[in-house]
Amino acid sequence: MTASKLTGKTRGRPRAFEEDAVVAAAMELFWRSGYAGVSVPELSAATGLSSSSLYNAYGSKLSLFEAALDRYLDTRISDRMVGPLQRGSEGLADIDAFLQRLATTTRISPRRGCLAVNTIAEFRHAPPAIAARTARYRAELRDGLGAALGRAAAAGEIHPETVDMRVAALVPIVVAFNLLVAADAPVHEARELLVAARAVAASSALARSKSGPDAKKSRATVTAVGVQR
Amino acid sequence: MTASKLTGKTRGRPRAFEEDAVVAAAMELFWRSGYAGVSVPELSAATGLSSSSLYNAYGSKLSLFEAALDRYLDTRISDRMVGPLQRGSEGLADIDAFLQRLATTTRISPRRGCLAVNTIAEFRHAPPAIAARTARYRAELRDGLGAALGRAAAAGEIHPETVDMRVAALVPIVVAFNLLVAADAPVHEARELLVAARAVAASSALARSKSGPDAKKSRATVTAVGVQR
DNA sequence: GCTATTCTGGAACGCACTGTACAGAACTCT
DNA sequence: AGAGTTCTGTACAGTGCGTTCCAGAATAGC
Repeated sequence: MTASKLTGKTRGRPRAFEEDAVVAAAMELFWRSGYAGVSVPELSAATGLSSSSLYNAYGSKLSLFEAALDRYLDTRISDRMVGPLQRGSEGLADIDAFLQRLATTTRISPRRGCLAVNTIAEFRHAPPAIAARTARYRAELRDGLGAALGRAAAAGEIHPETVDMRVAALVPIVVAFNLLVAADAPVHEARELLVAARAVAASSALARSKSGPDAKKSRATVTAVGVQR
Repeated sequence: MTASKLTGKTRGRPRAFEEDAVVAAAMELFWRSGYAGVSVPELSAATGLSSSSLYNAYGSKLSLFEAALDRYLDTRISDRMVGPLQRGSEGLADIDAFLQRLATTTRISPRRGCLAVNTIAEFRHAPPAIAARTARYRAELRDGLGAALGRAAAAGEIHPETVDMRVAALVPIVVAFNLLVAADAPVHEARELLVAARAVAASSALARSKSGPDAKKSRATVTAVGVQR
């Protein structure tokens, strides 16, 4: 880890590998098998580097994992998944497109799910460097969904006061979906979860002061749950 | 594993421990730290038995884990959590009580979540003996929620044709809730998930042929997601 | 050129893990 | 009582892990 970060010229023997390719290979491995499921010899074989070169460059297996997770968040989450959610011009239609993108992940084999969600599941009590990155994942997801639902509210598709609650409920549902995909759960189970997500995003019965046959009971439950802590 | 299962008298030296207490201790350990997070020496210390006695009685660490998981499913899931769901006499009120029971788990420290859900998360590709038990967990949860929602439909609280879909969506939400609790997620995040669960269970906007401002779009998304596979 | 610095691969280290061999203890049968 | 069987603890085997040591190779500055 003593080498240059980005500067072109440094003293000493130059590296014989492209950092990007190494991190990309590590990302694929960790994505498929988890952090504990990948050994250093496996990383060596996949990157073509000896373990000492890996340790010289990254310091530890965990640091390399952090780099791989960063790369995943940058390329897969920020750019591909939540980017369109942020930069979209519609409301619920953007949510639908997002759910479509999620649904696509059930078709690739092996079912690797989402590296960020896999990490949440694998690390029960994650070290701070890891917890910060899974928190970033949830924050980006929350912001993206919030932006799209905010547009939906502005367009009159949903009630503005329900946006926050919908977002807070949607994030864990997306997490659960990815978890189910990674666990090779039956496809229909994962699909039903997307249906539930759509309902949570768009259902008018979630309107706060809307009257309905169950509006009173629903609010009572919310309050009761809140009392629990 | 050569000893008696339940018969009182056998030949040879009798066991100097109560099997129930050993499995109970193992269950607590696995619940708190996961399967990989508990070593055989730790099991020895907690049970008071030497590793050879443990191996003589259970054959392997995994077999002992299976016994602990069985005990967990019997006592915690079947009896405590889904039992009232099955044997309840009301509809949505039983669902509410179930969600209340779930919410209670956020108050005990350390946050161990649910052993069955932790197992789903820990074993990406579980051995058959484990997968069968996590499948049993989901099946019991599904049946219990189905029974309660069936009563709710019979009482006119929800539309009968929506029961299956609600159940299918609720199971993963409950899984996600337990996962969040075990991961020490912020309490409000877990709580919002219970609110979403309540909405999925009771919301009239999920009625299949109910008209509303978003009914058409919602059905379109369901169809589109279904096309994905 | 020489020196300082850095990267590289192979080998080895220290550690923790699951699982086993063995000898003795404790019991039930005959 | 003796034989047969089963449980118990100690000690250890065998494996795989993450990490480091080390000698040599490849560069930049002087």
